[in-house]
Amino acid sequence: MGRTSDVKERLLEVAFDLISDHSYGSVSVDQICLRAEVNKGSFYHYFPSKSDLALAAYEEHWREKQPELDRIFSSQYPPLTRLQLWCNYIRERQRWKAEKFGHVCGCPYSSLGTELATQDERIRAKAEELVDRSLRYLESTLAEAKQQGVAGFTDAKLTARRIHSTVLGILLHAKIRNQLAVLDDLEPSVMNILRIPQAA
Amino acid sequence: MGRTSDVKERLLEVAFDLISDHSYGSVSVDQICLRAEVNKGSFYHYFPSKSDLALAAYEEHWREKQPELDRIFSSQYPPLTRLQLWCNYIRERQRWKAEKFGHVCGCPYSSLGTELATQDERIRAKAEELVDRSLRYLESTLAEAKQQGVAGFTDAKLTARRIHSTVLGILLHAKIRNQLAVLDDLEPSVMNILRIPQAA
DNA sequence: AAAGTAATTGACCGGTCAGTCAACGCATGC
DNA sequence: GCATGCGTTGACTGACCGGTCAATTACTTT
Repeated sequence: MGRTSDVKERLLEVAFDLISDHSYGSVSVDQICLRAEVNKGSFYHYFPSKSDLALAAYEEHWREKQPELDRIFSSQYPPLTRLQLWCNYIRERQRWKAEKFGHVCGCPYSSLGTELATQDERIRAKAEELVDRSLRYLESTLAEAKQQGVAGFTDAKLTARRIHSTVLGILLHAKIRNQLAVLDDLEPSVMNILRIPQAA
Repeated sequence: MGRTSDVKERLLEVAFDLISDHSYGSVSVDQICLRAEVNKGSFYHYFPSKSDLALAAYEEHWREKQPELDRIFSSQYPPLTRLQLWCNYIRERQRWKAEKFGHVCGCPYSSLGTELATQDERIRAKAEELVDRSLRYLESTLAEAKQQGVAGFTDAKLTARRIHSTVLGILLHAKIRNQLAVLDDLEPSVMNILRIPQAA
């Protein structure tokens, strides 16, 4: 056995940060290596290409985020509470990222996805997969909500997709306008789709 | 006076096509020049930089598209009909582009916007502006709809933004999944937000 | 037809891109 | 205590990047 190191982990983290802060195309392998304090040779020791790194970095990011989502969508909470927690989570996370990076970043998966959907089939497929994983939380939450009769919809899967589209659309808006305030309508929009009357 | 030519127009058209088909970062000035059959020197005779060309190309694209939108949102039609026409227009346009380019392209303005929102302030602002122009059609349509009492909402501006976000979100989904079928839910989603019962 | 000006050309620039490679540590297993 | 093999190094490659420029061409005006 040779030595071990955290080079791979550093590359994954730096790559995700830089790409979601800027864009895939505008971030170079050199920049990633510089920030991660890794030699270029080492980079290509761990990853066969830049796109392979991006793939791994985004998968890793999901892996780290998943426990948080499991907590938010815990069966401990009533379905509607989960949705509210989720909306707040997104808002807080965007606020945190905006502070860290100096601008609203939107959904990293769909940003990467839109940029490369027509360029790199593997990355498109990965973005689709990551986006679908969030969708699954929504689907099961809405299935439960329907069973409990707490909302005014019939097709849980369809409604989950609509909520998901709306949330992605609002995040997109927030990024393009660079305004966190756009996210204030996240929860009301979701509740509106579900026909849940809102408090003032 | 010296000579005149259509070099500028060719560059604008080719640039819009290539960038919306692929992405800003993955399209080079050389590629644009090659496709437009223009020498690189000529390019920089007409545009001071690549981003200036993108700016001009997207503005020009709107200029060409606007008459179509004016027709769709014509006062000749009842408000709800305008929205239906709009949804169909988006779907047909995406279908046409998908045939032309070989994959679903989504909304060009928000694609460029998300890619460069955190990179290039001028392009971010232009994307915001272009997106806002569509929003204006929605706002006035909904204001009229409200006045006629044909839909179940109170705040026309807010509802316009929600519809807009939803539509952008669905387009985003369609692009990431590379599935035109996603767009079938465009009109139902909009009508759902407006509380208009749908025919089967 | 000459003057003046806008359009065009394509070679050229320095820098950066993703990716390569042969040589070199260094911790471990034996 | 040395051989094994992973981890590391950084100079290097050739293509390509956005952008420049001085010389040339072609058209309009007078």
